[in-house]
Amino acid sequence: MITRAAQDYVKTILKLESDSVEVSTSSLASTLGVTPSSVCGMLKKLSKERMVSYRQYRGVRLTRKGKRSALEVLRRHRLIELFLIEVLKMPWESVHREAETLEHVVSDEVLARIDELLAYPKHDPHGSPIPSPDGKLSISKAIRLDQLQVDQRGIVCEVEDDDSAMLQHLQKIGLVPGVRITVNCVLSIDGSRELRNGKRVLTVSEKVASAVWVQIEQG
Amino acid sequence: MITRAAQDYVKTILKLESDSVEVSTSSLASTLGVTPSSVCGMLKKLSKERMVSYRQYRGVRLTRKGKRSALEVLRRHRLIELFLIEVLKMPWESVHREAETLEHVVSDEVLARIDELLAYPKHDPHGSPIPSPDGKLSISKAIRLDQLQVDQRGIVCEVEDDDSAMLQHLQKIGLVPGVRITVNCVLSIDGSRELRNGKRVLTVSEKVASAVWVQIEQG
DNA sequence: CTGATTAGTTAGGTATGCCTAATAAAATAT
DNA sequence: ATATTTTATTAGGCATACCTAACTAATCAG
Repeated sequence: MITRAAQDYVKTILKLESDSVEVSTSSLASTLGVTPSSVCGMLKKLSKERMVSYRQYRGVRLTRKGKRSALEVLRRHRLIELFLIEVLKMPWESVHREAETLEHVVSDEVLARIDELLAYPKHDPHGSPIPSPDGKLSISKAIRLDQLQVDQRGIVCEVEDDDSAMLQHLQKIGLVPGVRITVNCVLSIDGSRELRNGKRVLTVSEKVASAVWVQIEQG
Repeated sequence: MITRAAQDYVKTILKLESDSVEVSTSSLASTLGVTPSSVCGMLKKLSKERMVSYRQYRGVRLTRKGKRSALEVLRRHRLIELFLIEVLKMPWESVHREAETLEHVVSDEVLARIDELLAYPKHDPHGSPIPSPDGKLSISKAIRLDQLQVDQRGIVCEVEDDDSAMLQHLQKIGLVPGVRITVNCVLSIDGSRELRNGKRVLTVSEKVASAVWVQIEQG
């Protein structure tokens, strides 16, 4: 059986793989909050178990087996997040941390019951797609809000779930999945944006904009 | 912070303390499924942290601090069991094992939500009292079914929760909390009992009878 | 009351997964 | 092309919590 720590590693590798092809030791280290030497040791172990293909000094990528494991953890994470909000009425911004723990310990049976209770949902509360039980993940064609051009319109479909303070802020300013926004202008000084949501106008920093994903709408 | 293994130890000591005054190394070992030497090592650690008072070759008992910890774990265990049955509709006999894991990882906040969702219950699905948040446990004056005399009447109030096969059997024969039964007779050959529940008559072995607790009814 | 049996303890070892410090490889700048 | 900086790896440790094997204390039988 794959250990808890190993699950965290493959999950993180999956997440980082989207950005660059091979994932570096140091990026893993900083994301996981451990030292590079710890990562190095774990990568060897994962490599021996054929979860990753690892070239020294070059970084890692997941094997098919590793990806399956990672997607399973991701599925658990997102289902549990949704469950915590929908059933236990926990606040939006705090469920990520809870799910980080529970994803490793909830049994398959409990997870199946949660899935059933939530009527087999396709998206978690932050708008991220939930991988299917057989490890399929619908990839959205969304772009990050900081890449939306002036006068373009989009619907917020997903927000980064791993920064509780950010989530709290996003909820406060109303930038949550389902909201339709248009870019009024981009300030060249600091990269911040003025957005329009119906009659409401709000300004967000570049950092905030890059934590939000939108689907472009024509019009 | 008290570790997961330590929580299991204090919980088990609490459970065994009811039967004998001081708990022996070997009884702990067999209940926990580890070797006596492992227990010995852990008892030293627990003793250093003032969770138990430990006299070598004599056994342990919980200190007030240890008892508080144990009751907290017990509270978590029983609340989670009830939650799994009531909300997730899991089968009666399988929730114990799930709860054994979850009791150590669910956060205080999640537990509070569960408590709220269940409307602050006083008893778990096996009829055992749930300790209050401040560590008070209502002790029932129940006796074990194998100590109920012929023609005495009792109401099943609690069943042992740690043997899944036993639970399955009890449910099948209808010996669950709330049921009223009378002892028809005791067979001296094997200690088995014939019980009456309304018009229905059933026979249970001594072993089964000793897993069931009843409250005596006059009449 | 002593010898055998049972129960409890110590010593030494395993695996996981993290750490720091030292070293080596790769990338970058001059 | 080489020196410097950055990144990655090895070596050696630590804590938890378990194990087996060897030994010792307590108890029981005669």
